[in-house]
Amino acid sequence: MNQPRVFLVDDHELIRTGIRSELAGVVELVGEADEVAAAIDMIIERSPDVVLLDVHMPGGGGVAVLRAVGDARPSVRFLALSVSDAADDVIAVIRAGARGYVTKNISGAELADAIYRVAAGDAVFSPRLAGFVLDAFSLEGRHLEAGDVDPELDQLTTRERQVLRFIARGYTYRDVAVELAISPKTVESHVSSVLRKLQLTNRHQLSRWASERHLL
Amino acid sequence: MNQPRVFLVDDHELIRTGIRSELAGVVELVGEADEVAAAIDMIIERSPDVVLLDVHMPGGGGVAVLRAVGDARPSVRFLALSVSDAADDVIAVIRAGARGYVTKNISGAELADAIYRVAAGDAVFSPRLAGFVLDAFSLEGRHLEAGDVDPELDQLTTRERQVLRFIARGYTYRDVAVELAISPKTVESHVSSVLRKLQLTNRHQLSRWASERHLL
DNA sequence: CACGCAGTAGGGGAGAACCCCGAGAAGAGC
DNA sequence: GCTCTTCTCGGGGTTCTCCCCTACTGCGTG
Repeated sequence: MNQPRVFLVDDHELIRTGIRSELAGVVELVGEADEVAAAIDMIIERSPDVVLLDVHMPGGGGVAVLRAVGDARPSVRFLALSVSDAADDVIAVIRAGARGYVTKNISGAELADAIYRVAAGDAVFSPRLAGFVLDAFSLEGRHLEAGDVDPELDQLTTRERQVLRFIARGYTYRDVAVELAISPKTVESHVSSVLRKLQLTNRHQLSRWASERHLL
Repeated sequence: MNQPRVFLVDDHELIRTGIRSELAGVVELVGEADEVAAAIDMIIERSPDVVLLDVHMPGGGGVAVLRAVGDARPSVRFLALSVSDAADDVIAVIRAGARGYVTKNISGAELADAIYRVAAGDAVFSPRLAGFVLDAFSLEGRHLEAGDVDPELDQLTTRERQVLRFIARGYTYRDVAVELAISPKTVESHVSSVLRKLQLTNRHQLSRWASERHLL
């Protein structure tokens, strides 16, 4: 294969410089961006093979780029690059469509290898991440807010949503009360509100409602 | 790294021979099995680093091996090997705990590379598979292998199964009684039997049990 | 025929669920 | 300051769940 055409998105100048020099001569760097909006425009314009994408950026982060470009240029593959190995971050970008996720402590050679693999269609994960990404998958994807707006869910207050999750899992009022360190009566109160707002009549319907929305 | 210790499970003699010669000198082959039960025993006994596991085998398939060994030897990593690239197969083994999945048309060198990567903790997928595995993840995989014979479900009488379905949908005893034209007390009676036989304690667990088996 | 099993049904009770009502504290907004 | 929402908590009551127990009927098997 020829050198893959790579686009680099990161808001840290230093990191871009480091990556640029590590990858010099190994891949074809077709552009860089240091913020979300510019990244989206340039990626769509240049259609690189692989986008090296920082996860944490002002203006929506890497997920925003993935969403925007994914529709316009589905052939562009994304390799998420992050200092974080937090499960939520990883899962969020994977769900948004990234084909790989590596942390920034990998070597230049490993990064190059990862880019070639992603360009070839492989999925690439750092060893430490592979485990829980697949675990999360095998357990069944936990939900991710990240954007989608649910008018019904939005009616609920934060506390009500917390209570809802326990109830939908089959916890009794008493269990939830212990879990949240409040009175069972308060739990009851929240559940009543939830049932009323969602126009449901009992906890079984609530369980179904929640599981349809993948809140469990 | 030293050569990883590899165990090979496949019911086709020809394929085992092929793999054996391809991997000779590259990895340390510590054993082989051609059927599920033997595979489970030998893997647990020998604790290899990586198990090369055929997906389609009589006696439960690779998933049965994954399940049985996963509990006893959680450190053993599995690389699923299959002629099939059907989404259901792939997803089933991933959910059962496999750390990788490659099809049998890969080269010996690629297979060796995949084994080393899995041994190191990486997740490995054939290019063609990486896409939809991650797609399934991002959409949220909700596939189940077809339920063949279910010993737990078999314990239940016809009537108990009828009642179970209503209860799992959130019907009250009274509702079910009306539906089946019997007394609520009889419904209660059946539910008690079901809970006892399945060793569950309440209707919520029953709902989960039923939905896992697609009885709704 | 005796026995076990599936299906039917009821009594009684402890605890959970769900409903009505009211009410105080804390914070956000006009 | 006043209001509105959220979160908190209680009393009191009805219904539902789940458990214990007993008991009758019909049906197939040894």
